[in-house]
Amino acid sequence: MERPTMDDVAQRAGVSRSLVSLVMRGSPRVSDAARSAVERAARDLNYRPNLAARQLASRRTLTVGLILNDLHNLFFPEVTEGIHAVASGSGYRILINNGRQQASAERTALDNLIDLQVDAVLLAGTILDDETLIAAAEQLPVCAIGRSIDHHLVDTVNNDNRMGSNLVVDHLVELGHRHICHITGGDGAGSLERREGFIAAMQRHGLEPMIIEGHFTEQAGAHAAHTLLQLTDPPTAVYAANDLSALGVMGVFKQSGLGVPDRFSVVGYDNTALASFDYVHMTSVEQQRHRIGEIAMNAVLRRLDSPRQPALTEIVAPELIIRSTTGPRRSGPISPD
Amino acid sequence: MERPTMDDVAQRAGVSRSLVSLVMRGSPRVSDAARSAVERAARDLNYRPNLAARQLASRRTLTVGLILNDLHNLFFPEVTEGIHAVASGSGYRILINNGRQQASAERTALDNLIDLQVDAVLLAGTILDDETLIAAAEQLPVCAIGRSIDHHLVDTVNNDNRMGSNLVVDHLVELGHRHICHITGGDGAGSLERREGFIAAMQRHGLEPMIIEGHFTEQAGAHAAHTLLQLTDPPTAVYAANDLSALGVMGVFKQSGLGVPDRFSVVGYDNTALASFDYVHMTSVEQQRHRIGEIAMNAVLRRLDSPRQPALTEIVAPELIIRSTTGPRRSGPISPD
DNA sequence: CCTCCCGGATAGAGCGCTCCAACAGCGTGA
DNA sequence: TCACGCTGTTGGAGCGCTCTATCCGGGAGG
Repeated sequence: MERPTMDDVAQRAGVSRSLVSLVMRGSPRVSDAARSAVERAARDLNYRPNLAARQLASRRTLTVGLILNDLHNLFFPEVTEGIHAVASGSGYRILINNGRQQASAERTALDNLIDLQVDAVLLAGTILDDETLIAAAEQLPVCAIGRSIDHHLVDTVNNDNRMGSNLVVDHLVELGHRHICHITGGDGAGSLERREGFIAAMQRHGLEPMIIEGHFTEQAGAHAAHTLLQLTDPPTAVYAANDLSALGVMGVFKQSGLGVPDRFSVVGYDNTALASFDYVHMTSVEQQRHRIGEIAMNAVLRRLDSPRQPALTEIVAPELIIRSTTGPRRSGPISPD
Repeated sequence: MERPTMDDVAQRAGVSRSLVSLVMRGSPRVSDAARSAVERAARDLNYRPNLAARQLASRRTLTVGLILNDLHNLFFPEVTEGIHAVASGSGYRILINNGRQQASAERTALDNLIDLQVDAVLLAGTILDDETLIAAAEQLPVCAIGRSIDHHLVDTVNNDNRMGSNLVVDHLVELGHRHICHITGGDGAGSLERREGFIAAMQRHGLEPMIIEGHFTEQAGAHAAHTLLQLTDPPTAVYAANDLSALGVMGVFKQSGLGVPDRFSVVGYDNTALASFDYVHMTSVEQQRHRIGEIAMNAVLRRLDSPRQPALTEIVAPELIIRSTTGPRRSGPISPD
C-alpha cells in the first residue's frame, strides 16, 4: 500500500539504487539490459518518483510557476497555452496561481511559488510593484508578459501597443472618421502605451485626439459611453483600451438604440473570444497571444541555461482584426433609430 | 547568497534546530523567550522554510491541486475563487492545472499534482474517466465539481441540473412558449442531467420535448441554430446547455435578422459574464459558482481530517436569472424583420 | 531527602532522492 | 605482459526538514 521507492525498484530489478536513478533521469550510459530490467520493475511496482525528494537532492523542480493577473480575463488562456506548448516540449510543468487582480494576492502567489522552489516564474499582466519583481529576479529567472520593467535580469514580452493604436487609428481614418475617442485602460498593463500611441497617430493625421480615462472593465466602457452621449458634438468612433471596455460601450449604445457601426464605430483590443463571437463580431487588435506565451517560455528556458545574461525585451507586432463594428463614417445628427 | 537553512537560524538564535522547527510549526510548548529569539533570527536571515524538505520529512504539503477543465470557460474563475476563499482561511495553498478540455491533458495534470504530492485534488468540470479518478481517490482526497461519480471515496459538488432545467422550462411556458428546443452539452459536465430535466419538465407540462445534440461550444450552438431555421415549424424558444452555446445561437439569429426575444427566446446556463454583459443580457441559470467552490474545498478539508469517511454528495440549488433574451411567445410566421 | 512529574529543550534517525568518487571488467596498444 | 582508458555500475554522503525518544532541571508530594 505504501508508495514504492527507488530502493524497492532497485531490489526488484537486482541493481543498485544509483542505477535506477540514472535510468529515471534518462542517462545514456546505462546498458540496454539494465535499463529494461529497471523499467520493468518500475512498471510492475507502479513506481513514481517522489518529486520532493528529487527536488531536495537536486535543487531543481522542472516546474515553472505562472501568475495570471485575472482568471476572468480571456486574454490569459491563450497566453497560457502558448507557454504550455513550449514548456511541455522541454519537460517542464506549469503551475498556475491566480492574482485576482490584486497586487497583494500576486505577492502571495509569488511567495508560494518561490517556497515551492519552482525553477522560474512567469507573470502575465501582473500589477505587482517593481521592487518585489526585481527581488524575485535575483533569486530565480523571472519573465514578465504585457508589462515593461527596466532591469537587467527581468525578461519581458510585450505586444507593440503603440503600433496597435496606430493600426486602429489608420483604419478608422481610412473609413472617414476624424473625431475619434480613446477610452484608456487606467493603470492596466500596456494601457499607457496604447494611449500614447493613439495620441501620436491622431496627431500624425492632423487630428485632435480625444481621451476619456477608464479601466479594463465593462463598467468603465459603459461609463465612458454615457459621457460621450452627453456631448453636443460626439465622436463618430470609439477605441477602447480592451475588449471588455469596448463591450461596455456597445452595451450602452445598444440600450440607447444607437447602431454600431452605423452611428458609432467601436474598436477593442486583445481580440479575445469576446470580440470574436459572431454575436459581437467586434473589430479588435490581436496581440498574438499564443506566440507571446511561446516567446516568454523560451526566454525562461534561455535564462535557466544562463542565468546572468542580459534581459531580453521582446516586442511582438500586433494585427488589426477587422470585423463588423467598424464602418464608414456617417454624417448627420445623432438620434435613436 | 545561499538560502539560509533551519540550522543557520538555530545557530544565530543560539538554540537547536528542533526548537526552530517547533517555532516554525507554531507549537505551543515553546517558551516565549525562545520563540522570539527564533523569530528574530529568522527575520534577520530572511529565512524561508524549504517546502521540499518539509514535505519529504512530514509527508504533507499543505497544498491542494485544482484541475480546471478549460481556462477559456468563464464558469471556472468564480468556482476557483470560492475554493480559494476557504483554502486560504485554513492555511492551504492552491495550485491550478489546466485540462485544456482534453481527458489526456487532465490526466497529465493529475499526474503532475500527485507527483508534486499535493494533499488533495479538486477537479472542476473534468471529463476524466471514472477509473482514473477512482484510482486517484485511493491515494489522496479527491473532490469532483460539476460531475457525478459513484464511489464511496469521491466527494462531489453539483448544482441541481434537473432543477435548473425545470426553472427554465417553467419560465418559458409561463411566457406562453409550447414549442421549446433544448441544445444539449454532449458529454460535458452536467449536460445529461440538464437534458433529462428538460424532458421531464416538458412532459410535466404536457409538451413534447425537442432536442438537438450539441456541445459546450459556440459552434455547437450556431450549428443547432442553423438546423432550427430549416424547420417548417420551428420552436419559439431555445434552451442551450450553457451560455457559450446560447451565444452561438444568438449569433446566428442576429445574422439572420431574427430578433431575440421577439422571434425566439434564448436561455443559457451558468450565468457567466457572457450572459451578464449588458450587450448580451441573456437569461441564464446561476449555479452559485462561488458557493460550490466553497463547499468543495470544505469537503476536501473534512476528508483530509478523516480520509475514509463516506462520500459527500452536495447538491446546490440553482437560480434562474431572467434578463432580456426571453419574452412572451409571439405567434405568426418566421421571417426576417 | 528522595522520587516523581512536567514543561521545555535537544539529539539524531530518517524522508527518497541525486551525484560524486570510486570501482570492476574488458579490450587495446606498446 | 602491463598500464591505460572506457563503459557500466555502485556506495554513500548529503539535501533541509520532521518527529520520536530522550534529557534536564526544578517544584510538588511523600
